[in-house]
Amino acid sequence: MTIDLAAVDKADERPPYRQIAAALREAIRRGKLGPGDKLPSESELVDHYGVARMTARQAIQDLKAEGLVVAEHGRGVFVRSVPVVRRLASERFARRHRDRGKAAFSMEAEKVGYTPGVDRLSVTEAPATSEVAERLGLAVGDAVVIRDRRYLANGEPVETAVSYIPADLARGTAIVESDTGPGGIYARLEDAGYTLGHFVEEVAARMPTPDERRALQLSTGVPVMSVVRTAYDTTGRAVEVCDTVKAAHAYVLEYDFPAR
Amino acid sequence: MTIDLAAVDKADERPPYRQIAAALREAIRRGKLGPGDKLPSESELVDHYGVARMTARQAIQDLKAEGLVVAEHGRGVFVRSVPVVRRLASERFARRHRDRGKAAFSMEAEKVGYTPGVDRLSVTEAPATSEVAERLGLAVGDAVVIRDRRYLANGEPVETAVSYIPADLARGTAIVESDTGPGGIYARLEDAGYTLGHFVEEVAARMPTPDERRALQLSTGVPVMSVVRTAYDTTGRAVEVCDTVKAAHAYVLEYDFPAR
DNA sequence: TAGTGGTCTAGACCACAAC
DNA sequence: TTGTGGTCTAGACCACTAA
Repeated sequence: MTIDLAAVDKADERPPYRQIAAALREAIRRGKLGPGDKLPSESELVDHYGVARMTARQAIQDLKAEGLVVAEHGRGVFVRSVPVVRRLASERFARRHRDRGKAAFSMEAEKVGYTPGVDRLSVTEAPATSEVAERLGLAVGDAVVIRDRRYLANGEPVETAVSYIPADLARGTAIVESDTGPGGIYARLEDAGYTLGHFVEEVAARMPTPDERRALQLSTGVPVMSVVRTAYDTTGRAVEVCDTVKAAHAYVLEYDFPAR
Repeated sequence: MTIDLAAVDKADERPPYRQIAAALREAIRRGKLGPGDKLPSESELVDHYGVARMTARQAIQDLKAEGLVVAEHGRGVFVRSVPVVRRLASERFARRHRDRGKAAFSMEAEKVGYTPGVDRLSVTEAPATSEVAERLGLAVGDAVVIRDRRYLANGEPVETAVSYIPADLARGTAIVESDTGPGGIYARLEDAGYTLGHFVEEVAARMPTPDERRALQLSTGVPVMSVVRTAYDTTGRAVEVCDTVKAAHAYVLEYDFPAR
């Protein structure tokens, strides 16, 4: 290995595995190991530091949990590539884009040069859960139409989204069809006479559940952002709740708001 | 242990440690183990499943990385308590609050019944980095005043914040003092004639660096939210950049924006 | 086939918490 | 003192990747 890694220091109060992790972290920080570069293999670390393999593995485990590196079975451990950042302006739900037939996700993706895609689409009707009912101003158990789908950028899954629309608003419109038509759900709601007034987004971050890790093909150490958006019409009625889970490394959310 | 955990199934294609992790996860999901409850100890898992201790530990490692449980040395492993959620409205920078002498953080904290606090405050002057210079519309190396502090809720650190203000705006004002006075930095900027027009926030999520883990006293499996806010005056000039790192489990950010 | 990471065993000693 | 998790050793076999 070309990078120089000091030996384990017995005077150092940190346990050996942390010292090894720190040395690797430092090599990455200094650029001696750049994005995509391969770390020393476990056996190389064992030889270099004179530790057991489990000790070397634990150092690498630390870096994985930090999201700094990713392991590829049979190939090695690699410095995570710098993610391509995508910016989602608060402008993304602008009516003028709907008028041009663009849904929010397609617009964003194309703006940064990705090919957008959707799969695993399902449309069902079910009773509202308490969380959804509260946001929509319904009673628990009232019927809602549920649109569940996964968004792709260049074929890679980056976001899952579940929309809940009061069934009485959605029935008889293209909202219950697979293809909602140009401009998506929001355009159909406006067609039906519910002019959109404003949106509220609640943003949180956490580690993914195993299901979410599978759906978004996330490696260890990548958190998700949960964004729950409620859409209101100009009368203040909530007309849609959209619960999205995004692979955090693929997103930067941007919000612009006035000083009042 | 009172909870029932099935034995490891050799027919199951998942490795034993994942089966054990899944059984514990399921017990938590079903409420057999509630927030704050103690998981079976490592030796209990070893006895129950007939595996080596490292195998039981790996199962627990999975749950820690998920943020589901936290280990306490010498006491046991516990289901993470449900975090108290705090909502930060887009309203938080409303002028009427500044007029009443409240800074944004104090307002939020008090609204949800926390005692706010600030520590590790430092005020320095230094050349702007490229990231800060770009957002402030300065040249790299132009002088900026840097206010670095850590916010506490009930004595627990929940957020670090670093503000950058063009030095020519800050010099001679209370912005360079430890105590910026009622209403904080934004009130002083308005005193100096820079009426605030709007804010832009960029929100991202990732795993913390070791430094951030220390500063926010984060246990493993807790991501951070990075929020970079740029404040503009009514002429469109950027007057401050504030780079915050928040413990993700303590925050839900709320944004309200119009459909345009 | 050789090298890599993934999983596992059966021990060991240590630091910390609680009784 | 007992039980807990934290760290470590020195092996083993397996699955995956690439030559």
